Amino acid sequence: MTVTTVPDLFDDAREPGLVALAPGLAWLRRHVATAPLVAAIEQIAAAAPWRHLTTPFGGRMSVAMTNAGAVGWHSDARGYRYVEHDPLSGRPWPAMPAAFAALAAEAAARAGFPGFEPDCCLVNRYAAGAQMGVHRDYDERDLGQPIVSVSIGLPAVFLWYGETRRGPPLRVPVADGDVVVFGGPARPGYHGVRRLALPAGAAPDACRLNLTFRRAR
DNA sequence: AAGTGTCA
DNA sequence: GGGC
Repeated sequence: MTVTTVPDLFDDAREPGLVALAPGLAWLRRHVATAPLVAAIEQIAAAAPWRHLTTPFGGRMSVAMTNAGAVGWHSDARGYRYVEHDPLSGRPWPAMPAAFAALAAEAAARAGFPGFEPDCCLVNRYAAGAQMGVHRDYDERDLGQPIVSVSIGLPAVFLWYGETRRGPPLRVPVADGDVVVFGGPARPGYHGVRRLALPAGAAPDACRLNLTFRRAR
């Protein structure tokens, strides 16, 4: 018996390459080597620790977050916004590693959005059971700038709803080294991440890391 | 509601 | 349910 978990479109998901999923939405499979990224993320988290943010209506996000760059994304009872200082410490966020900015610019250009200069790298950590509810990235000043999302570690299913949050979404099986870029007509699209499953044989504390690059200001 | 829990 |  075969359990099909993804559409036939994604049967060749292990092969590197670019897939145009929708206008402005690109999936760059196995695009980056992630080991150096993990080391840099550990340095970022040493300066700005992982935290589970609170949503404006009191919910607790299951994804642990931190940031690097001139501004960082933050949420609490006051709402969603970008802040120049880590609310936990009052200090500026760790600088964005030059290699991060270069990677984001290269991936954006590959997807058709040249000249991308992110000022924020939101770092997400998904432990088993963590998920990201359906939302859109709408706190940035210039929605003409794309979003670049880099997957590291455990595989996950990225959900693309598009213009409305009514389903069914496109289910994109993102793996270690995959990059998803959304810009242009896809930039306001609703999206999310399915509850992270722990693969058989994985360590109980295994996780998925995600880098989301934005131009917030 | 970038929340979770429950029911149909 | 909890940070400002």
